[in-house]
Amino acid sequence: MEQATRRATIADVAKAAGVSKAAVSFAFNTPDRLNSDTVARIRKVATGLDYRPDPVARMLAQRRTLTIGILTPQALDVIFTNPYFGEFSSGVATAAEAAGMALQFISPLHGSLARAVDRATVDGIIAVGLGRDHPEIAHIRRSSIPFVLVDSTALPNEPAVLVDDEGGAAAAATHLLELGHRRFVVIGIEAPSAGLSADPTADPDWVTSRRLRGYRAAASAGGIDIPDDAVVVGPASMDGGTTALHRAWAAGQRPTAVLAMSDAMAIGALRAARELGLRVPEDLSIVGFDDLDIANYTDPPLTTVHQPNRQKGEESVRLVLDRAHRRDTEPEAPHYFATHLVVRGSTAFVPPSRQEVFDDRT
Amino acid sequence: MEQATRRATIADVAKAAGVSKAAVSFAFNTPDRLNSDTVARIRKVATGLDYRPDPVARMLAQRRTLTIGILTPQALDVIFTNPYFGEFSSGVATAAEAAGMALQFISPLHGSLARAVDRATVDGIIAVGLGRDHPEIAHIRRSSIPFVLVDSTALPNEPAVLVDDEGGAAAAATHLLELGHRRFVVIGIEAPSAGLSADPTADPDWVTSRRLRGYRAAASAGGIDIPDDAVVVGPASMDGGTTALHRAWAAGQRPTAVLAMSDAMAIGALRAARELGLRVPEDLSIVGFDDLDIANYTDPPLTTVHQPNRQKGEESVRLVLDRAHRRDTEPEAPHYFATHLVVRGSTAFVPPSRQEVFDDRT
DNA sequence: ACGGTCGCGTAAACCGGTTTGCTAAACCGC
DNA sequence: GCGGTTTAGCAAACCGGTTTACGCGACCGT
Repeated sequence: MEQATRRATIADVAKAAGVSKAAVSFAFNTPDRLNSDTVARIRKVATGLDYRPDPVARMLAQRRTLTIGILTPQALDVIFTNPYFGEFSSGVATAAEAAGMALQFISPLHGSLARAVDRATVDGIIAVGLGRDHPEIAHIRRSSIPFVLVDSTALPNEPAVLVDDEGGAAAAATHLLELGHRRFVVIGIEAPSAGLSADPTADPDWVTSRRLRGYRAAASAGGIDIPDDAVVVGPASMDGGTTALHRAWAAGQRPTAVLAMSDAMAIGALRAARELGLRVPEDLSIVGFDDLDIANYTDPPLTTVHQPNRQKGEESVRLVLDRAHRRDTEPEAPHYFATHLVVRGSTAFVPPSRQEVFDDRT
Repeated sequence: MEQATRRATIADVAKAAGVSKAAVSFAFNTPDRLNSDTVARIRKVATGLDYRPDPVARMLAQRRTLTIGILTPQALDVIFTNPYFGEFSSGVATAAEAAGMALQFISPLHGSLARAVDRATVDGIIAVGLGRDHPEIAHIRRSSIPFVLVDSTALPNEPAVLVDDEGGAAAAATHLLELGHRRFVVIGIEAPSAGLSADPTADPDWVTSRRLRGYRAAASAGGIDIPDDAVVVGPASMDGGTTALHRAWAAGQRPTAVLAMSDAMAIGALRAARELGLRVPEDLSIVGFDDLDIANYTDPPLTTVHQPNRQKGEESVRLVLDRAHRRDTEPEAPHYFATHLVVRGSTAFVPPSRQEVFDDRT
């Protein structure tokens, strides 16, 4: 009696029931292979011993984990408080649960994403926001696990889930132009790896680059230029948005409208506007991106670009499982989702008092 | 060449390097046991073969997974969009990463939490919001995995992380009483398992019961009664808060102040108030619970009860790892955190127009 | 020259399941 | 009564690592 109540193993059950290990295994996994009386007997003994098959041993033998991983280059503590990520993960969870798959999060371990990937016991990986220029990208792709990329095309041969960032951004800018706005500030999302000093649009595949292209395309179609110093970036959080708008204001920017690349940052900008004594939308229009649940609950409710956050998550699961089953490595075309503008209360006609002088030319 | 580029195993590396499997294992795990030249040679061969030890096999042999699980009775899709949970998980992630532990989420699989627990490959479980009356509680506790309970004492022998719910709730109610409020509506969190019809305070250990006790204690200390029909419950979401306040209003409740048991629901109540034409705080005061990051960003900023969400997560990790290392099953005293009221802009003196008649009596 | 210690590596057991032949008995039709 | 097919269950290999126990030659002191 020296060993403290060790958990019962399959061998214990087999011995107690007077059968072989194989029989016990069959009793649970392929009961048809056994006489139904025997199955019943084995099961009874098993529950009597409170036997529960060790999931790790099962994983090893079956060479599958029934788990999918969500990979992000950012640390989990920032990820979990990012509502965009929450809604995306919510979609992943829905589809994963339906497929009987567990969920694991993969994020840099002691600074190394590759190390985390090597440790991960998953059948497939959904990588979100993985920059094309991530330093460990080569190491990561070498792992033989099926990948799906979300919001990026960093691994050209893997399936990707994308949205029409440029189109959505263009719609947002067009909307503001139609309301008479001419002076914009853009609040972008800083690249995860790079410091504040680095150019956030260095990688043309990065979301900030894509959306900025959309804003500028629409603006220049309206004869307006969005200069580089009207673009500020920060982390994709409410605080990041507040700080960014304050910084732009302090640098002398006096926009009539703000184009924020995430709703979280737009909410932060809402606060900054309040702090600057500007009413939204009377003095300043703000439009976000993502159409989070919370965009409906701000005051005023947020005008924003809708993208199907949960649906992207569900589709990712579908793709990664599909990839895991039929292992043909032939590249697939990216899966695109449409975006569209949702007009709520945070945008309005440009205030007459702040109309541009050159607005009357032509 | 029939087998498609199978991943290299330890045996492959051993053969290629002309050593035994044990040597390869040592080269990575206990290099001191080998001649350093040999280590270097083995490592070179290994990287040449792009060898990466199979984490599952390693888990089996070492009998530990280097993973901790976060267990919730709710489905993950609702959990991931719950900001309270996000902040808590954020704390868990911080401490887990520091300890080199991965994170896995455990939630009901095809309706069964016990099944999910059995499948989970974790060294310890942090269970949050597990009701004392959960139908599978007996099955769950039988698993030999170390547990830590958060916001509940459903398993009396396991360590628990708690906050002073009653005290915080009392502080909120007292604050409102001091502002002259006499008519309240309480917005509570419905029990996860039970339907809408069930009594949300049936379990005295459930968070709604604890906080309600606090509200009522403070109220009755001020000579005020909070009747049962002034208590409405719903899911702990913004939408749940909106719906709940509308329902109370439709039932004839005309409060001057709302006590919401979560900030998410308070934000929803903020919206409901707007829809009812009530200004906050001029016409209606609202106080939340949790002090989420976002409570600073609402308009008006939310008066709420602070609890250390992230810190609770970090402490949980510490406890569960501690429990896993020294396996003495002796019960520990619960770890309590204090709560305190944070007064911001959503509460004010009761509007004179809506003052109670009996407010003048003595 | 000899027993003892040290340094380096190996063989084999082990972790706890699944799965692949294979055998022995029962059943079948004729 | 006999070949052929099922049925029921077993033994052993296997999944891919870790770890224990031991072998062996070199070195050491005497």
